[in-house]
Amino acid sequence: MTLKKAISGTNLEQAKSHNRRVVIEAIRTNGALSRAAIARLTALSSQTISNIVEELEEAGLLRPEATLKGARGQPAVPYSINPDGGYSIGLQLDHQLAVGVVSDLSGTMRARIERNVDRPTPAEAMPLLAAICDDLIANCRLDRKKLLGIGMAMPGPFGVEGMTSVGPTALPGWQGFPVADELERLTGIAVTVENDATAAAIGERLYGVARNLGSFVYLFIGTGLGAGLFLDGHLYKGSRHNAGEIGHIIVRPGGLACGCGKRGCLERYVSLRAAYDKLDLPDPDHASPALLEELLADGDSRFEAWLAEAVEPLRQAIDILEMALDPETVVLGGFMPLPVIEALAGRLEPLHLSVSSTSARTTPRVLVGAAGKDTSVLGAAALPIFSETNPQFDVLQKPVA
Amino acid sequence: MTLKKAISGTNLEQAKSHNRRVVIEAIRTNGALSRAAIARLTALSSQTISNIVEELEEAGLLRPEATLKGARGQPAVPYSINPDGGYSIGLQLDHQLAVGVVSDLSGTMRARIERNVDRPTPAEAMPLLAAICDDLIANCRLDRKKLLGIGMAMPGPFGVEGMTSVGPTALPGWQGFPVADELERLTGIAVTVENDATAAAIGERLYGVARNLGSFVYLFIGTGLGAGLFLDGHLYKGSRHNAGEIGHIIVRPGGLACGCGKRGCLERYVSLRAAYDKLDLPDPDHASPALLEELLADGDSRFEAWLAEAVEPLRQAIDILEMALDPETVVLGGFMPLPVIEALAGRLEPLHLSVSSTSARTTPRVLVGAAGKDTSVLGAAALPIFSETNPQFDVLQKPVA
DNA sequence: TCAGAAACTCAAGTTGATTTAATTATACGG
DNA sequence: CCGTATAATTAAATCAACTTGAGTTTCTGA
Repeated sequence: MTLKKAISGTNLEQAKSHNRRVVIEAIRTNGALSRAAIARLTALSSQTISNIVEELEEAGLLRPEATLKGARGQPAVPYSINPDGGYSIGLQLDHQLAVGVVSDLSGTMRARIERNVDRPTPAEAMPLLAAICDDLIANCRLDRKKLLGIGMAMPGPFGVEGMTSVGPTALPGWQGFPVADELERLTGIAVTVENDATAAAIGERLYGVARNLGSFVYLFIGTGLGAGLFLDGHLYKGSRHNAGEIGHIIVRPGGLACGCGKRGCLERYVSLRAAYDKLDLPDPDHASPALLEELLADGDSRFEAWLAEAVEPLRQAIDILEMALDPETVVLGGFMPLPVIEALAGRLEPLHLSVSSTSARTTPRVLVGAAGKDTSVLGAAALPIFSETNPQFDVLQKPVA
Repeated sequence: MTLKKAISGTNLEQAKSHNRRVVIEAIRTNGALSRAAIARLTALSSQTISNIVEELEEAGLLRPEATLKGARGQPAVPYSINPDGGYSIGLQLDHQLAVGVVSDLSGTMRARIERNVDRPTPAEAMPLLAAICDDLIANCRLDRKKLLGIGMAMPGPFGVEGMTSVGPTALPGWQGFPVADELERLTGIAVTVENDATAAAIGERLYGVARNLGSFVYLFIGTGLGAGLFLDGHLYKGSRHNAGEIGHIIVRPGGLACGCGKRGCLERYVSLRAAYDKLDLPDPDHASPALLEELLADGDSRFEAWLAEAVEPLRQAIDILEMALDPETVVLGGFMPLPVIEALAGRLEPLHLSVSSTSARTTPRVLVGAAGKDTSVLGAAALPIFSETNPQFDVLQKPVA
C-alpha cells in the first residue's frame, strides 16, 4: 500500500524563510518601513526584525532611507526594497506580439523589446524568445548573477485536448509543448510559465490597484478571455494549473458557436476576437487592438453595437465570479485598449445583485487595472521575484525527500 | 497614516502547533500509522514525531493499536485517532428540519435528534436549537470537558441585503442576526457557523469521497443550491464569507424569474424548490424531499420532465466551476434524495468540454457524495474538530496584538 | 542461532525567536 | 538651555522545538 503524501511538518529553518518573506511583503505593500514598524505589523519582536533586516540589507534586497525625524524618540530608519537588488526578465507571447522586458526588484521596467509575430508555433516562437532574452541582457549589461530568472506569460489553457490549440483565440501547435524546459535549455536561465491572466494578476497585486487586497479576480480581456485568481493571499492555480480559464464558460446557452465546440462561450462576446468578428473585419486574424481604440474614439456604430452586446455577458461573468468566489473586487484589464475597457466598465452599472452588493464595502466592485498594457509582462517578470518574496505557506513545509 | 495589516511572522510556538495538526491530519487521511511512517510522510525527524505522539496520546487524541508484526525489524506501533478523545455537536437548520448530532473525534455519529420546523425565524429557531443541544448532552451523558464545541450549518448567503432573507429558498428574518453569538450565549459553548455547502464539503473531506483530495467543489443541492470550495488543501470562504453562493448565478439569461430579482438563476432549475415548482405542488413551502424520491421511483412524467430540464443547467454549472477553479473533482450532494442525485448524475454525460476533460485524470469529473443526507450536519459537527486538526497555515502566523 | 533490519529512545547539539536590559537620539516643557 | 519623556535600536542571555547520532529493542530470515 502506498501512502498518500501528507502535508509536511515545519521547523525553524522553514519558519525563518517565512519570516524573511513576510518582512519583504510588508515593505512591498506599505512602502518604506522602519524596523520597529515592521515588528508591530508582523507581530515579531524588534530584535528578530533587526536581525532579518540586517541579513536582507547584506544580501542587497533592502536599503535604508533617510531617517525620519519629527516625532519623539530616536528617529526611525525606514528601509525600502533595493531596486538594484536583482533583475528578472518578463516575456509575453500572444497572437501578434512577443514582448520582453527587464524589471528590477521594485518592478520598474528597465528595458523593453517588442517583436511582431503571426500566431506563432513553438518552432517559430522559441528562437525568437531566446533572442529577445539575449538582446535584453546585452542592452542592459545585466549581471547574470543578479538575474533572478525568466517569467513568461502566454494564453492558456494548458494541456487540454481540443482546447489548448484549437479555435481562433488559441495559439496553434502548443498542445503538450514543454515551454519552460525548452526556453531554459536555450537561455540557460530558470524559466517560470503562467497564463497571461495569472501573470497580470500578479502584476496588479505587486504594483497596481490590487496591492493591498487579499482576494481578487483579474479579468484579462485579450484575444480570448481568462481570469487570474488571487484568493486569501495566494495565487490559486487549480489542480491542473488551469484555474480561471473562464473564456469558455457558457453564458448564452445555444448562443454563438465557439471553436471549442460549445455554444455561447463568454469569449465569443467579450474579447478582442469577439469585437473583430462583430465588426466583420476582412482579416480578423491580423486585426489590431489599436483599431478598436480608433473606432471607439470615432463613435463607430458597429463598434458601439459590439459594446452594447458585450456588456451583459461581461456583467454576467462578473456576477458568476462574485457569487462563486466572493472576492474583494474584480479588476479589468488585458490587451483590450484601456479606453475600451473603461467604456465597458462605464456601462456595467447597474451590476447584478450578488454577495458583493453590500453597503459596507470600501473597494468598488469593479476596478480598472492600473498598470496598463504591460501589466502581464511585468507580472511575468515578477514571477521569479514573486516566488522569492511572496509568503508561500508551502515553504513552511519541509520538502519531503 | 494607518498601515495595512501584513501577514504576520511565525515562531517556534506556531510551528509546533502546525506540526501537531500535520500529524493528526496524516493519521486521519491514511488511517493508523506508526511513528516511523508519520516521520517519513511529514519529513519530520522520528524523534520529533515521538515527542508529538506522546503528547497527543497524553491528551487523549491518539491511541496505540496492536503492534504490527510480519516485517523485519522491531514491530511498529500504529497510532489512530482516539474516538473518545473528544466530542462535538453538529446542528443543521433548514426550512423544515432542524437536526442535531453528537460526533466523536473519528466522525462517528453518537446521537441524532430531529425536529420539524416551518421556515423558522431566529426567534423561533434559537430556543429550539439550544434545547436540542441540551438534549444531546443529557442523552449521551457528555462530559462537558470533552465537548469541543458546536458547529452549525444553515443556508447562506450571509449578510447580503436583498438576498439573505428574500425569496422562497431563503430563511426569513435572519438578515444581520448574530447566530453564533446568540447560540453561544444560550448554551455556554463555543459556536462556529458555516453555510450548509461548506459544512458538507468539510464532512466529505474528512469522512467521505474527498478524503484525499486537495482541491474539490461540493455542490449542495438543497432547498436552494450552494457550493463548498476546498482549494489547495484549504477551505475557501471568500472575503465576506460568501464564496460558493452559486445558486444565484445566471445560467439562463432572461429565464425564470428568481426571488433575488434576477432571471435565470441556477437554483430556479436545480434545487428542491425548482422541482417542487415544476411539479406545480399546491403547497411548495411544505413539500418534502421524500416526495421526489417516490416520484422518481414511480417514473412520474412531470418529475422526469424536471429532471430533463435540470440536467443542462447543472451541466453548465459544473462546466463553470471546472473552468473557473480547475478542481480535481465536483462532488454532488445535499438534501436532494440520493437516488435523485444519482439520476441527475447519470444523465450528465456527455459533460461539456472543459479543463477537466483530460485523459490523464484518475478521479471521475463528477462524484456523488458518500456520506448521505447527514453529510452537512456531520461536517458541521466537524467544524470545531476541523479547526483543531486541519493544518491551517493561518495558525502559523502569530496573532497580531 | 545470529546477522540484518527497522522502530524506537536517549542525550546532547543547533537554530532562530524572545526576553530583558541597556543605549541612543529626538521632542517637548519649563 | 536643560532635564525628562518617548521611541528606536542594540546586546547579551534565555528558551523552545527540531535534529543528530549513538545506542537499544525486537523482530525476520537464512
